[in-house]
Amino acid sequence: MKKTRVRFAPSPTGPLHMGGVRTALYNYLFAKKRGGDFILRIEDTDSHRFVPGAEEYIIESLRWCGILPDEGLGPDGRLAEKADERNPHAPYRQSQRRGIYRKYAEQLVGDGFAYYAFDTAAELEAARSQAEAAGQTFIYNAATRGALRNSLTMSSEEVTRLLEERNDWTIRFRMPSDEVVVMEDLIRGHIEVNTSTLDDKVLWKKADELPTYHLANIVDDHLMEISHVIRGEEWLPSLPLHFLLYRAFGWERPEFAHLPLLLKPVGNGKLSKRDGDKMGFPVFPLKWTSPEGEVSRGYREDGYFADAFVNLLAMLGWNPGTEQEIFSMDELIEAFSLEKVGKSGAKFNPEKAKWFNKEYLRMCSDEELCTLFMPILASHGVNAPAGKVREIVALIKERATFVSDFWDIAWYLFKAPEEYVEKDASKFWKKENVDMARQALDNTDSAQAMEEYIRANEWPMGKVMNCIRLALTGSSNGLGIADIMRFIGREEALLRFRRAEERLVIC
RNA sequence: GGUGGGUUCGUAUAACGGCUAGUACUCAAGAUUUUCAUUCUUGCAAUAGGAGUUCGAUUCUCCUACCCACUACCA
Repeated sequence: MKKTRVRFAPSPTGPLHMGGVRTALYNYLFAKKRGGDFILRIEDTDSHRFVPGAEEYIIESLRWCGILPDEGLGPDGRLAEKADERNPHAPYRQSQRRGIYRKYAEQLVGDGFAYYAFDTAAELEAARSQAEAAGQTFIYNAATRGALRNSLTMSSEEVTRLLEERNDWTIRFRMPSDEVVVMEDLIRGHIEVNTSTLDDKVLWKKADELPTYHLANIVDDHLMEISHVIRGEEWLPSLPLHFLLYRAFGWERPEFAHLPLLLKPVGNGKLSKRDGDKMGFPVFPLKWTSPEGEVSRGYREDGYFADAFVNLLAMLGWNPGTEQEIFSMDELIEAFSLEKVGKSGAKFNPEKAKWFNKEYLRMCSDEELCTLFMPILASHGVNAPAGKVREIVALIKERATFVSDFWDIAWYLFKAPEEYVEKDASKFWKKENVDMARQALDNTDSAQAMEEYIRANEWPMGKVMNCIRLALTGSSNGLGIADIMRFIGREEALLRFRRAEERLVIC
């Protein structure tokens, strides 16, 4: 059996969208499950849309997610440019492969599957608007190509002359006039399309000396011995063209699988950058600063664990058929199959995304969380011993979704409150409460003893404790008093209580 | 407009012709707790509509509706 080889082939036109990461992930899982290779290729045949930094961003995103290419990256972590044992098909950037495509395009012309076209952009535009005026749609195919300027309608002398003189001609695929293309998709099953609805796509442009996506894609997939093409649903409409291209070349074609789209959380349409801005969640794996200086947030910078991000992405459009939701990468590889990928678009749910991170945070050891929390503490000017931080982390991790929540949850363990929540103060800072709290605090030497003391006096536990909590934390929310006092110490607790007495007005 | 794809609780999904349509997130209520959070329990909530095939349809077929994608010398 042929070795499984899949590729992720993004365009460096901007930051990689989370939908793109999911496509890469499914490719990776599929390959790993079958002991195959996952290849990274950059499709940059449109120089006009090239965005500086986008390629590096794509590579860094995959690295962060742990979706590591078996092929395509050199030892320096950049896209491989020279062929070696690991990267036999280098270079993996199509702009650097430009020399190889023209002969394949010419081959199709020679075999009668393609032709030279000399129509200018203006001429095509005119034809389009003319058709539109007549209430029709202009399609460059068998129905119209006979009346247009191409090598099928012109003498060979004329063609040869124009090929020499002009530098804006193209090579177009000669779409069969009326044929039903029968296709199989691993996810969608049987699909049929009549070629009369399709157009003669441009395969190669003289102006850039470059192929378009369709040609470059098929040629490279063939040369790189790709066995399965797993890509987004937006490519489904060009599947017939690709089938026909493989046939014209006489090449064995790979299997195809078209993934459902990622949709916006509310309303209709596919997930876009705007939705993230509007609803307050990232749509990109990493923070991105565009060349114009516009900043987009990323899952990494928002505090998501890479494992959690991968996990939540995996569950968007795929499920294992069991009730398990938390998967490590290895478990995903083990469980993954294309048969279990759904057909319909998946609306992204930011709430569920947070839930995943919460679960992963709980699975982290106190040691790991301590390591992550230490620099945050330092940024607040706190220098606490690791042992103590580890204990604190153990206490608060159940209350957090992100490590970045830790400070907001437990800051009062490190410094005294500067102000008090007014609503809580008016509720609990009452004379009788304060009197009881002062006595409890002064007449005992530990939190436990204090609790017993309050109980022994039959005082209202809630009122007294919240009064103390207000003094210690500035509000009536937070950790248990015993825990707080254990970390800040009795002396500090007394100090904070005195300060509260000075600052707060009895209600 | 044309072509293709899609449609199970609000969301993600399960049920490869056969239990009372299951689970998770969200939300609500209750229990626990010195507060908050956690935890636990309970609850709300779906097969787009209509025909057909069948003993039996969420599942198969057809029609309608709605949604999405594509419709460039972009990918």
